[in-house]
Amino acid sequence: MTEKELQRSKSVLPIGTVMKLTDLTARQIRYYEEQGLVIPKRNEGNRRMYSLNDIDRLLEIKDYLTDGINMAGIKAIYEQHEREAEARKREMNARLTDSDVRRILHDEFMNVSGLNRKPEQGLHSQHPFV
Amino acid sequence: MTEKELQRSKSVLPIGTVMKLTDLTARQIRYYEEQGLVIPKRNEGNRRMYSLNDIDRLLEIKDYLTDGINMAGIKAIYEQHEREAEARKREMNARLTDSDVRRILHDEFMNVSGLNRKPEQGLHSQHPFV
DNA sequence: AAATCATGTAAGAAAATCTAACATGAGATC
DNA sequence: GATCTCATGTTAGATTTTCTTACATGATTT
Repeated sequence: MTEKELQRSKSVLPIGTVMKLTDLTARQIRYYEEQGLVIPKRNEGNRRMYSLNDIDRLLEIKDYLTDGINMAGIKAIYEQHEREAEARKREMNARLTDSDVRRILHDEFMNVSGLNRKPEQGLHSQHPFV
Repeated sequence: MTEKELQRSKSVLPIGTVMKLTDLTARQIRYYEEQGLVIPKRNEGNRRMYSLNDIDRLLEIKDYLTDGINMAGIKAIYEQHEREAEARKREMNARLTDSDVRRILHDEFMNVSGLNRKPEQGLHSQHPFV
């Protein structure tokens, strides 16, 4: 996962922020969750915490609804997405050589462990999203 | 301002999230605010709301403190930053031709108004950070 | 020794969020 | 046209988060 992807998938936004960013009501956001469309992480106090990816998906849902598509339709669309993603993944795996895999795993490791952190100005600035 | 910059300056994070992201206590974060180093926006309910830029600055402050620099020193550093930024801005203005300015203003307008929004898949996806 | 700095801690109030339940208007279905 | 279902609104009471203010404290500075 790239740095940017990690950032986008980090659950940092409470529902109040999500409401403003998406212009949805709390009721709507929770209902879409109930329908299995956007399942946020929870913090220690059981409050929902959303990522930027979650925001994107909520906005997509909004648009689909505007287009007259109902919950069932939207669910179907996302299931389709997932099937496609799964297929791509299998295809990838089939194509990758062993050395490719080693290189990728190495890159992942360097990222996740933060060992490749490069100082910006002197020593200052480690980004928490990385 | 670019899309990315807008995103980074949008105040969307409550102090609890900032605590986790920076590994600072609420007391520390509020104290740095008291010292004029990071002044978050407030929401309607008077809760502090932070941007990604705020996070970066808090992490910088952490590093400066680790380096043994005290509040006064850090303040001085940021005042220096501001003076330099101001100088660059003046320099820019001096160099820009009228047509440059017109082009830049045009770009800004297109960005802020969101008129350049390009649909991703069909009509779906307007990003709130843009 | 006294003052200052950076942070901890506690108390009480206000705001945000949670779950659960009932309400409702618009369409679909019988 | 009565009934159902869907997507959302609303309310209530509990819990969590955040706020401000104040006092406490160990480490430096004066």
